Amino acid sequence: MDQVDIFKALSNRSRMQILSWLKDPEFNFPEQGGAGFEHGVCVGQIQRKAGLTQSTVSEYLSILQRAGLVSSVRVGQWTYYRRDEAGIKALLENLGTEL
Amino acid sequence: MDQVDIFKALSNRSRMQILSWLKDPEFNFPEQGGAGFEHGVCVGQIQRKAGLTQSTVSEYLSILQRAGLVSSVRVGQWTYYRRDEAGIKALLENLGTEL
DNA sequence: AAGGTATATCGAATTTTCCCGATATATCTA
DNA sequence: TAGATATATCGGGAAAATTCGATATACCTT
Repeated sequence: MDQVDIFKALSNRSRMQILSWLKDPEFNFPEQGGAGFEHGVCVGQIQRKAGLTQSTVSEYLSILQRAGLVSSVRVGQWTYYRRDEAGIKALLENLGTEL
Repeated sequence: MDQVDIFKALSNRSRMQILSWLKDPEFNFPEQGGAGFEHGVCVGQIQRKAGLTQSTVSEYLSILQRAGLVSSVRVGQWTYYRRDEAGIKALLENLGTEL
């Protein structure tokens, strides 16, 4: 994934919010409580919080994923997304030297 | 300047190149030699190297400037641009904590 | 003052992004 | 197997970004 495309992924308020919310899933997605947070947060929760349509959020999550900023796991009918901390760290280190 | 807008400024190959070229003006803009590099590199030099029109480069430089990534000085009929290392450092530190 | 050079701004055509609704796919449950 | 739920993908309209050529502005030289 190219640096420029990573910046494109980050060039959107909603996507930045999602990335930020995922730093503290327990706090930002209390509704999911019962299901636990081991795998991350499911799309529906993020969709409700973001106030965008399901299709938009699904697309945004896949943009973040292609940029290496989040990862996903399918568990039953749910897809859980979480931050890819290694990918984010790698990005920051890259920026530190290349920017 | 908002984080998202800074990412937008960086979401373009040409603007990223310009920012990168300005890390080593002597090497990347040898044509400017005679005039010296104390103030940075003038728009025309960047324009020729980027292979874009004058108006496009002028606009791109102002986008980078609004994002706090470069600064400019007018000297006679020339405007010299250089990296705003303080602004870039501030951005990196912000990212380190906020991203 | 007049003409030349460097940069900025304006207006527009094209491409890309944003975000939606509709539909497809996968899985779960009865 | 049929229906319900969760997510992904498709197609498109509106908005923003890209990039240009033309023009305006600023400054320098003679």
